[in-house]
Amino acid sequence: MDGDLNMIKIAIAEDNSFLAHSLINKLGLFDDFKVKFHAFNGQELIAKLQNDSNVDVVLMDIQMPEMNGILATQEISKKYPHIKIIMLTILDEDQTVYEAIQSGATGYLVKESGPQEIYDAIVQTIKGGAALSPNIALKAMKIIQNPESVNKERSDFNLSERELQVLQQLTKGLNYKQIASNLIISPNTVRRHQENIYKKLGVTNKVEAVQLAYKHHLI
Amino acid sequence: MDGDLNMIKIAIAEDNSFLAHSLINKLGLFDDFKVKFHAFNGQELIAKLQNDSNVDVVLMDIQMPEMNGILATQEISKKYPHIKIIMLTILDEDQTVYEAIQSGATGYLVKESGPQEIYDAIVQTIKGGAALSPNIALKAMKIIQNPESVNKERSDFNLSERELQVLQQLTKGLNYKQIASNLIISPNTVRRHQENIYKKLGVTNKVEAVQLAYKHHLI
DNA sequence: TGCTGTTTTAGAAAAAATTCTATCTTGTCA
DNA sequence: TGACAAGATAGAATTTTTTCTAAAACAGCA
Repeated sequence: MDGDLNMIKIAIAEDNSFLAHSLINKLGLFDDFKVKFHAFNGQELIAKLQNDSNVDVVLMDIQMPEMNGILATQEISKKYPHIKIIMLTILDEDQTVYEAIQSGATGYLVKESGPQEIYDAIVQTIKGGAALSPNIALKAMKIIQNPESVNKERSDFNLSERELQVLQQLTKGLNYKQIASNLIISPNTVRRHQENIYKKLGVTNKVEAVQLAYKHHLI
Repeated sequence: MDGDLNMIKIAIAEDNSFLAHSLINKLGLFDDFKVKFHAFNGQELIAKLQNDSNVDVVLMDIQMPEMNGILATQEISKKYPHIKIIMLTILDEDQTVYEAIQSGATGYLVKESGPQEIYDAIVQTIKGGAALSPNIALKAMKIIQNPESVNKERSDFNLSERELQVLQQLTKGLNYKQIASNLIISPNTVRRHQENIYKKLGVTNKVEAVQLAYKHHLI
């Protein structure tokens, strides 16, 4: 049994076992929390989530071996959008804060946070809010005030002219027959182009392709 | 004399005198605070600061006659950069949050905040941090994730809670099996939800649904 | 001229998406 | 308490998507 259905189910990713245990102890003070499992890095966390994704909140360290917290957050927030991820780290550089937010984190706490702060953060997050430590909140606001302060990536993925045309039509929600008719080529050709686009973008379906297209300003 | 040099000097801008007094009472609970003055609108606040700008923090309402809190913040943060401004308002629309941050506010609290929250916010702000209520923090993060979202119109299409959850997962490019596993419901149910979502949104495929979701800021 | 990359076309199989029709449970509200 | 909406579940038919293998036409370039 998982215990009380109303309990908030938590997973932890933290490579330092001392800090992990200290964190688990802090969480243990609150009887509406249940720590389902703990992983020593992003890779391990994702493996464990594959077995059991019935988790409400992940408390995520950033600096970890194998796979860091940013990459893990990227993957988890994409694969399990229902899981809220709260960063719990000593890192507070602008770039890191920005990347964490971009990767899909719902909150960002510094490690000095006490039990009550962590408790509040988790509860607020579950209730549909977000929790930011004061100095992180300040950085977030500065990023909003001046987005250029953090440099944004850009890549073209070596898409050919024709592939870009097809991609543009894909973003409109057209199917391959409609695109074929629009570009005056055969449906088979459209499908081939789609395949090549998927390969170049590293995706496996339309929605992801369209998403990436917007993200990297390909269209 | 201004009293103890270590006291935090506060000014208040709030047009509703009942709320203003209630706020002053809340602040009175803490003996390291000193409310220097209170103004009924931005204009009056600026006039009073002209006489005496020896203020640490301004607690600023947004909706006020004569000059609203956004404009006042713009002017004050420019003229008196040493003064920290914390918004204290019932408004929590994306656009307003965005404008407040842009105007130079250091914090943003919703009016339900209790005495302790306000105390913490002020202290954290003085210590060089920022304080955001959880739902404001969430909005701030969404603005960072998708700055274009700010000036977008909004409609809700009468989607149910569950349908919004499914839609959110759709935007990640997940297929119905993955969504079923994430939400712990059967794939058939996911397909049914998708059908209803499509009907409500007036679309016929994923890409269009996701596009509309972003356009109308449903997720 | 041979090489390379783009664009084009096809066939086929498997997986997923889309559109139906129907039930059943649960919680809410008048 | 009965009606109503939301949520959950199934089965079935059809279309689309995705992945694969294979190959021809064409352009630019070394």
